[in-house]
Amino acid sequence: MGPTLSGPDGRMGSHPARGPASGRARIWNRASGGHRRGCSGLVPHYGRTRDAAGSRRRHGKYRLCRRSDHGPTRRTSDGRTGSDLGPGCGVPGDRARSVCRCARRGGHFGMSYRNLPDSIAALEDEILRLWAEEDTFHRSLEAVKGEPEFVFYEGPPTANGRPGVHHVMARTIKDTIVRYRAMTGRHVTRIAGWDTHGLPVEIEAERMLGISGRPDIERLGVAKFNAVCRENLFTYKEDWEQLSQRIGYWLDYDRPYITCSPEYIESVWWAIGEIEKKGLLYLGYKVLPYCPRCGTGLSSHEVAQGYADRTDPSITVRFPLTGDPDRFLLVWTTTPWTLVSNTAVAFGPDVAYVEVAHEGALYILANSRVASLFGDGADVRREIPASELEGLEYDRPLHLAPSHPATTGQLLAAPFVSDADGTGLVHIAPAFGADDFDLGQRAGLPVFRPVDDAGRFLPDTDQVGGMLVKDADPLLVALLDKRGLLFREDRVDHSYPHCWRCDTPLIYMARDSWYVRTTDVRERMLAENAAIAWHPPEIGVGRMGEWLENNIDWAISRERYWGTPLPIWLCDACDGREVLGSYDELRERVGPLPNAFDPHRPEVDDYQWACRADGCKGQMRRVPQVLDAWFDSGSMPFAQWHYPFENQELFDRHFPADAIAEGLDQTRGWFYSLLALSTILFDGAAYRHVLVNDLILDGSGQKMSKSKGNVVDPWETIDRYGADVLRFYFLVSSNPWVPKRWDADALHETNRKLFDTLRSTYRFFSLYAGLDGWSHEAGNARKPAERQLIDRWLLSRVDTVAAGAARALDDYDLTGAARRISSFVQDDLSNWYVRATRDRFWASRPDSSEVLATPDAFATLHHALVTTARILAPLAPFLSDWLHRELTGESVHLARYPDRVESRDPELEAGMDDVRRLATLGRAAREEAGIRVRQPLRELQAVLPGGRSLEESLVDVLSAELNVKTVVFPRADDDIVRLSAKPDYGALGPRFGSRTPEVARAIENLETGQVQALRAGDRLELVLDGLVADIAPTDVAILEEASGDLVVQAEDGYLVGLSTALDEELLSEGRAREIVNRVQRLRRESEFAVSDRVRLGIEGPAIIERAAHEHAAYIGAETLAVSIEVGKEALAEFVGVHEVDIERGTVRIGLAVVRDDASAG
RNA sequence: GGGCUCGUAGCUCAGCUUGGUUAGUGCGCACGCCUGAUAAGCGUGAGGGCGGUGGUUCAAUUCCACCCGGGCCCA
Repeated sequence: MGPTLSGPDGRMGSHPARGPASGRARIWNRASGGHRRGCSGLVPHYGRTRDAAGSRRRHGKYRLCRRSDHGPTRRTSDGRTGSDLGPGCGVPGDRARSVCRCARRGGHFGMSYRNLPDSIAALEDEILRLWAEEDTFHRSLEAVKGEPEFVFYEGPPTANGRPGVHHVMARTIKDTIVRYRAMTGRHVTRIAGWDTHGLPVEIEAERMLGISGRPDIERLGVAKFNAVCRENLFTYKEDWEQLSQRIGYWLDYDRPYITCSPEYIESVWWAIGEIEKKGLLYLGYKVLPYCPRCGTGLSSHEVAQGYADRTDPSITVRFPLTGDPDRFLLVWTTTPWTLVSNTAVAFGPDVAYVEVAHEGALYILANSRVASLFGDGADVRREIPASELEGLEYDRPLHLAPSHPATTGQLLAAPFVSDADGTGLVHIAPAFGADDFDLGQRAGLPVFRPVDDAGRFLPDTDQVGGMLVKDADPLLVALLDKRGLLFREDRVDHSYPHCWRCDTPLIYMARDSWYVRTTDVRERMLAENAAIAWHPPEIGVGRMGEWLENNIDWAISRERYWGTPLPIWLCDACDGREVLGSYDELRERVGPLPNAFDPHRPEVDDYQWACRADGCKGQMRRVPQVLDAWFDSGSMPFAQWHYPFENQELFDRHFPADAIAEGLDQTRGWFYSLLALSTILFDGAAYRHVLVNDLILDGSGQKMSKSKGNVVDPWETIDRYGADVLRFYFLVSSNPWVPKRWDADALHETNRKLFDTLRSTYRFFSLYAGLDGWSHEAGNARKPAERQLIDRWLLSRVDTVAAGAARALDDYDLTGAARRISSFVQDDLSNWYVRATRDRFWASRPDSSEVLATPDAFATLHHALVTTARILAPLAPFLSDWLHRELTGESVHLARYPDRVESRDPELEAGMDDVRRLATLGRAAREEAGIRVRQPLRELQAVLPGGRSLEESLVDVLSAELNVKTVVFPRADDDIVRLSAKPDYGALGPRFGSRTPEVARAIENLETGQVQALRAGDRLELVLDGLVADIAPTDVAILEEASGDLVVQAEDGYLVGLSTALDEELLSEGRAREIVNRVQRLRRESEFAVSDRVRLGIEGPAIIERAAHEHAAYIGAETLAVSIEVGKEALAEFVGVHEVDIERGTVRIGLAVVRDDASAG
């Protein structure tokens, strides 16, 4: 043992002398009675660790003993069972050390790395318990107190529904973002929020009360109704909290913001007050689907439930042009009653219009509709350009309502007009159609609504006063006919919305509505939006940008009950109005408020006061509406702090948000309300980055919905795979903003590929670290720069991957980060590093130059695992924390995201990439040659792109991987490669145009000498039919292809040539490996513990027996054989003799376990 | 009905911005290999011509138009 070895765990030869008594290792002392000289290889596993994982292993509760401990390289090959072969741990130079954990020697830290819990659920439960016990979340916040804030806003979910699997995705995205920022040292306030107002809550209350519709609610009383709403707000709060906590979404649930709390509402009032002060609040109309019988507007969701087929009149009416009684506009409608309120006619700017002569009159209509209205022989006089239509006036067909003084209307261009049906000219009544209303708003048209809340024409309406509007249709049609304006009358069968409660056909009708004049800040919103970093960007410029371009004023009032009451009081006598911005302002008017003041309806409706206008005797009464719930949630940046009444400083520190992340459906929802309110109130956007996610569809691409029964229960999946797997699946499978199909198989795959691999790698590490007594605290590894090449390679990869993941997360590319981590763990860490270095974890050689190999390997793997845990932590917080705690003693969520770059060695990484590519090709060549890897080969020729070569230690990695004795790098123009040229179409196409294919063909047929010339940098002239093509080296890609008698594989400039010649020496060695292979299989079939020592007897064809003799040491080492006997007699004493097949010859193998006590001496 | 978006192997996705040779990855499948992490791992192969139609171009999965189908939002 070299002097460098006498570290704190200086084991080796010193071990027997020191014994356990001097160590802090305890329990096993009693259990094993100290060091057991006769180590059997089976070590009872006692100690503090649980044996969870171990119990699943075949060797049960026994830890592995390592055969290297018994000096396998010195095993005899002469078949005798020399006593020195026994576990003579005292043999000088024998590495009797950790086998029994008796190697836990004095001064050591006594640490071991626990086995993983039995199941994913057990692991995650353990972590959840730890988080709860030590309050890791708040400790992580404490740890960065005073550090710069990373501002994150939690969009409040409606507490009204059960959280589903798509919420898990949304919450995973949010949590990953904020955990990452927290790990970069930012303080991230994360306050939970609840969206508590709005129609969903009311509908649930109606359901519970067994009532339906406004009349029912009014009968019951608003007080009772709202009480039920309030009681049932948090029916699902528990579900949300439990699910959020279970998936590791760290949020402050202790003091959430709740949109129906008095403080929150007061902040919202403040906002409305500010809007009023800025002159941006006004009373207008909003067109809603309206049930005349129930007297209520319906939400689009309700409307969607009530479509049914129905027959309506379909009439074409002629509108005479003003002052030109023989020219008419032809207008089509299925709602004759709305003609009473006709205000304009719209035409499509892109539709072609013509004038048709018919029975002495001229008619204007869309060209494409002429045939259907006038037949084939129509007398089309001329085309009418849009410029001529614009502003044209006509006489209104029905002039019955005194509230509608205008006798003429105008032609207006409207993009929504098509010529798909009707006449291409659309009758516009702003009070009775949403498109009509929007057009009217843009064009400044008045809204005439001669209809009351019950859907009846106002009494003063001529002819039809007091009639239900739909019932008036026949009368109105007859009237039109009488006046000679009815051009054509039909019936139409179509799908029409009905009230889902009472089946009454709905009408669209303008209702009183309070508006915020967002059009005043449209340009500001557009500018702010352009400055927001959208992920992905196209949603910002596309969906959001277009929506803002077409922004219309925001209708913020709802004719409902359970919501933030509008703080608007109107005088019932004059046009006075007061908009309150605080409860104090209310107190000033009505005196002290109750202690438990609740601003909700109906109490708030009772507050009235005398109008302050001079001489006015009126009373100020609150308007009946409540606030759009989007206004509530859009207020959360300030309302969560009860700003401006409290917490000014907190608000300042938390505005605007650095990031928000919600579903695509929030574009016109929360994303908009946040932007609109913050632009109006604070002249800036409320968020700088926004990460958008799309829906999760079911396995066949259908939207999940309760009615379809295709909703995935998140709990089921979490129980099965754990939260980490579910989280990681969402992140890794595709970018958040593409719709994701739910794929249960992919979950399984995620678990297997990343998590199983990582767990397995940890298990490997902890197993041998435990056996070896190695701990990261030992400090006995060399500096990274002094370690072996493959260690340095892994350390470099770790840093490269960590930096890449950090860069991706900085850019909100969660999927990119997830994929980097995943492929690192699988490809680099497990499948390359661990596989290539396995033997270093149990068999360092006694010569001094290599003696530190094992601590180096442990330290390297330890570092890689710790770093992996850290880079994985924001994405999969459970396993990463478990590993990190076990590997370092600290929660990963208190650690920093790795940002080291000092170990990066790009050249080394590139070199290893070369090795891996060559290894792949080499395996392919073996496959092609039909020579298994077990058969050693003499030589591999390898060519790298650009003629580079590999440094020696990389060559060693390659030759070990491919089981070849030597690797040589021939010059590329040696006879194993042949050159050819491939045309670069990108370079040729522009120069040769249609002759490109000919030139390309000529290039493909170049002779070797010509290609060599190109490769040397010369130009070539190719003479084609009537064309001389001047070919430069940049016009081609030069390929090296196989030639000669080697088995060759090549790709992308990489090439290997495998010499398949075999000689006796190679064959014998190959046979030895075959024997080992068979013995290992037999061991497994016999269910031996992997650490059992065995005796071997081998009998078979002469070539096999010779190989067994020649390579006995090797065979013994590989198979843990303490003795190998060869020949017929050798098998006599074996009970178990197995026949196997090697090279078509029968080989008989005797196999017996060497008993523990037999060797215990 | 309008705006946006997606449609690529049995399944899940990449590539399309800046057109260019035989369109990639993973799963699954078949065959083979390796194994002291092992209900793992590695290699090879089969499998699509990129939803359809038409256009632009020497050249289209990539650009354009229309159509079909899914999704979101708005009506």
